[in-house]
Amino acid sequence: MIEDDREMAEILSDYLSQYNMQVSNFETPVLGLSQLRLKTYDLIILDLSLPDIDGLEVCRMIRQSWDTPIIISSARSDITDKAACFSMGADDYLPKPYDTKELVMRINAVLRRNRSTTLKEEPNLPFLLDENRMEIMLNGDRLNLTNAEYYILAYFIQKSGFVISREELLMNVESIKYESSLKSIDVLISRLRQKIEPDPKKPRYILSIRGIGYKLVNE
Amino acid sequence: MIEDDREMAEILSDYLSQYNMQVSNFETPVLGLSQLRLKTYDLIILDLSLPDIDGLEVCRMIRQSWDTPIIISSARSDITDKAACFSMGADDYLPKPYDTKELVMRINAVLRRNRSTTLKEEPNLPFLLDENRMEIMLNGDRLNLTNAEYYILAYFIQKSGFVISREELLMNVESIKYESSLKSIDVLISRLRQKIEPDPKKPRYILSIRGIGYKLVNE
DNA sequence: CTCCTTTGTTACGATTCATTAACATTTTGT
DNA sequence: ACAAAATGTTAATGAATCGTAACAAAGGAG
Repeated sequence: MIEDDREMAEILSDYLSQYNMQVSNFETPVLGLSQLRLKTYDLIILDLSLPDIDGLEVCRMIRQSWDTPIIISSARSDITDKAACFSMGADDYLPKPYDTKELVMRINAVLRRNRSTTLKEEPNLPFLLDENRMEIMLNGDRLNLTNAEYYILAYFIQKSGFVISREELLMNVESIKYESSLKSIDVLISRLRQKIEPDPKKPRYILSIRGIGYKLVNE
Repeated sequence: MIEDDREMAEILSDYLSQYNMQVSNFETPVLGLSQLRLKTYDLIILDLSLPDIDGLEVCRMIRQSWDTPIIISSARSDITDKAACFSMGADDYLPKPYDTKELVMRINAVLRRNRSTTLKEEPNLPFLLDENRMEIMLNGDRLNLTNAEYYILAYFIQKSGFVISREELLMNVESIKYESSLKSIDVLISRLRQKIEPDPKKPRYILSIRGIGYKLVNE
């Protein structure tokens, strides 16, 4: 983050850390740019209202040497600004004041868009996971999944072969509330099986592991 | 374990030691953190209701430098706490009061998930134990075992060559009730032999040690 | 606001499999 | 060789777990 308002930076850092995002703030573009040479970052949040130098110019300079995604945050709200940001290579634009929640959403959206490794395919697995499109193919056919179903299956694909407990699913699957009962996992699994199993009564892909949870077979 | 209630710590340590888990308790985060620099631990049980400092902050500090799994135990039961724990990098969350048995299960679950070394293979042993998949291979074939059979054989493999008493099995094998009679071990061993022994009448792998229990040969 | 989709909950039947008891077999000590 | 003790095996039982239908609640689109 490049933000000259120290208090603002503090607030945002704390908030983002709740979402497993680690933030380092640099109060001037010069500090930020020199740090970029030392370390690789996933994303840059750039405040436009900087002293000394024009924020847009900073954006251009970053973009010349790195393709780290950039989200520009700005107090000026005129349209030309917005267009200028994109033309300077920014990935998103967020006029101040904004809700921190909004920022998190934008960050996730930008990261998802820029994810380089689009497809995940395991040998011996008939599933193909496309995280950018949030789609899963089974033997070439696109599955029509709900949000929760998608996240569960995506998690299974990434951990295929591993036994996954219900608790682990609750913890790792967005779009399932923590406080949901473990039983609702069973129901979600059941619905998922209806969509992916040739014979849902005799699951081939998602097996139950009694007393623990489930696993996606791969062999 | 980082727990300021000395009596509580004592009880838990004793209980966990029954399961072959060795616990060192530190009554303040400072003590705990400094100890982490000296010794490597398999898992950290962190009590949130600590004096002086916020438990969640301790969690974050640990996570900054180590990736030792953390189970947070807390008397506060509000939901936000739970979510906050996970965002601070905790691996599991256990609201007080909890059953000690429950704690053991959680510990095992967390360790299973974080296990990096998937396969366990001993020289001279025809068994291959895959704890993440909860599978055991015998000479390349996957054994089709029930829960109890799996846990027993897994335990034998890890202690191959050693004589294991029935009591020890009762203590260490999840999915066998502690209050069960020792005789049920015999039945499980019998069924296990049907599945793994070329000639169940003349066991090659699991030998009975009269008056004590069994052992898995390795030579 | 209403309608529709998705997610969560509950309840109950189906299934799994550990446990027990009963009997068979083996081992050990004398 | 014999009795006694320990272990092996089998079948029946029942408690725990799983699957899912039916309903309820929540969320989103129009």
